[in-house]
Amino acid sequence: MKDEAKYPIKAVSKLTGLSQHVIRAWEKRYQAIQPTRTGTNRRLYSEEEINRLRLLKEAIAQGHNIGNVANMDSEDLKTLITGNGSIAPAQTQPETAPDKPGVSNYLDELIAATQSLDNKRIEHILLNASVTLSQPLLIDQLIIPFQQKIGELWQEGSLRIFHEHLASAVIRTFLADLLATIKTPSHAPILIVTTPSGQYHEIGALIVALTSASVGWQVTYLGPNLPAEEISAAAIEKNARIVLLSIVFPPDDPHLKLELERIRVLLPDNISIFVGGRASSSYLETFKKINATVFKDIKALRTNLESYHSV
Amino acid sequence: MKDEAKYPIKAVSKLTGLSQHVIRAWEKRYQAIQPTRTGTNRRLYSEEEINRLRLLKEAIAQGHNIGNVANMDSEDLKTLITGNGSIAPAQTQPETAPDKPGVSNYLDELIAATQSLDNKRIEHILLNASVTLSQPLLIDQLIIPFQQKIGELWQEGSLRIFHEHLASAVIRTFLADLLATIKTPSHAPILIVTTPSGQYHEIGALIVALTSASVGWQVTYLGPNLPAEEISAAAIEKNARIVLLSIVFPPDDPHLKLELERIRVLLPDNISIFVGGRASSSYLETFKKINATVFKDIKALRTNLESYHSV
DNA sequence: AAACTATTGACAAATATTAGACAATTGATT
DNA sequence: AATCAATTGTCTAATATTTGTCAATAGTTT
Repeated sequence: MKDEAKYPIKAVSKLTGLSQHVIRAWEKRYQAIQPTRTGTNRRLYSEEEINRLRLLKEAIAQGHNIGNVANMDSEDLKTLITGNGSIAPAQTQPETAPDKPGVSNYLDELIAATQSLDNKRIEHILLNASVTLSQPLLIDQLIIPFQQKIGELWQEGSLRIFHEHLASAVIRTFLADLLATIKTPSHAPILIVTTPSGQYHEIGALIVALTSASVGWQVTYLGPNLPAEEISAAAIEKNARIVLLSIVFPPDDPHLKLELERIRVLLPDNISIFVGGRASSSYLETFKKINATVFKDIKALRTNLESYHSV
Repeated sequence: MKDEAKYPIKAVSKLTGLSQHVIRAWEKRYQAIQPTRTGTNRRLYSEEEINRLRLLKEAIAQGHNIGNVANMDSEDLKTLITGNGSIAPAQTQPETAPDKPGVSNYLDELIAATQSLDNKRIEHILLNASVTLSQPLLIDQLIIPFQQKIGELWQEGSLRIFHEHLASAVIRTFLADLLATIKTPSHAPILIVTTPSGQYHEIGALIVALTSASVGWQVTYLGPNLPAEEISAAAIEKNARIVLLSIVFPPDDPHLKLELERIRVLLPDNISIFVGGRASSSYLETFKKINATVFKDIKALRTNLESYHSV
């Protein structure tokens, strides 16, 4: 019963953006489509065929050769096209080292527990603190200073690397737990948190994830060290509004710059990129180039995210 | 079934971010991949090969040289870069324990949740499973198979790296939580869990940590990637009886061998070294040299640890 | 008649392929 | 330090294939 409306080649050309020549060539050379003909040999295309031509055009745009794809059935073509691509350069380790006063009572206890390698106690203290303090306070005044303090103590030799590892492991789990307990309305806009390839600093990412979730975003946390293609593919698949990257340490890494640019290219325009962390001036340039929203600290992130809602 | 879509080099270049030159060079020089050819000698790549190229790129970005990694099988490559291997080898016909009914249900749900990037749901399912199943069952029958399944699906192209990252992040936190909830008598002997320098496989380490804790040891989990000096210093400071190392990936790494030997040297004789994971035969030699107790799977670890009590 | 369309053959621009060369690193040896 | 060799990404040149485009010719529609 399909009262199949049929289109002459001129219309098809306009609809698909392919030249008439090309359309004929594909038919002749590869039998990519087989339009019916009028009694007088004029081609008539069905909508299905037009769609198929669109698919083929898209496949070509993605780097395929007509010769190879012209004969695939349309279903396969679709999956071929929707599959996403990827890349991946990367680099190595980072470091942090700003300083900020403001120490709470918990801090000393945390340090002490760290010194005695008492993970249970660290957990316990953090748990206690989390019920005593508001979340912003907890993060700004305890977690971040805790990390900094450990860094300092390590530098001056009173703590060792394994102390830092232990503390980091606990903090990370603690933050991940906090993140998991936050309920977000299912209709909330989606935000993806990760760190670019080569960036292993997970705690920073967790902190921004937590912050985002607490101001009403639906956060998908992907963990650290993800190549550009993976980040953008995930964002697209999740239909995210924002990709939030935590870049915590400043080694002037050319790989990272390329990664960032790559992310921008692979991402649709309607997905914003947020970047946080202490950015070296050279990064700032790249941030600008990829039109990223940069936030200096957690407070800035909060206000940024909140104002973003209105958009 | 296998709907083998093939990609020409241009598409592959776009997808991987590698230049066509490099792709050809890797093929020519190392046979890193072996694309099929069209009748006219054009290269055609399978998704699997594309994935492999992505892995190679990532491995390089992490500091490896092509020459060394180009011939590794993809499975090893993956654990190399993601740092997520499972303890149980995916290898030959595992004497698949009678799958508890319901377990496979959980597994399917977990995969589905992973596919839709639904971290909350993964958490929820794991939590559910953890109250339904005994802990050994949970680990042997669900967590490890889950990881393996993700690996398989990734290899055949139905999952991507970001899926794996997401799942790993959730699993890791979940395991860490389990570990934290285990109460151990304060007089219990102390055991340190970590992975040697260069080994990022945290999940394997967490699994063995959890297992150890559940058979009555007091576990100090130090996180992954710790240099020999740090491991031994921590063990000494904590007065540990055992240092338990998770070594999951097989690339024949000379650096790792040296690290292991150094740990042995730096450690007092009364502290034992336990090693678990997929050990290549070359490692076995080193294990013997440092007098390490090797366990093949979690079950073996349990029995080993239990029998150790009597000593 | 004017505007479209179809067919064919030919061409040129893009793209790929191979082989070889080059330069920048890296590591080891001297 | 200096040097030699291996590694590896990048380039070029010559050749081959693929594919978009066009012109010429002829038939159809309005």
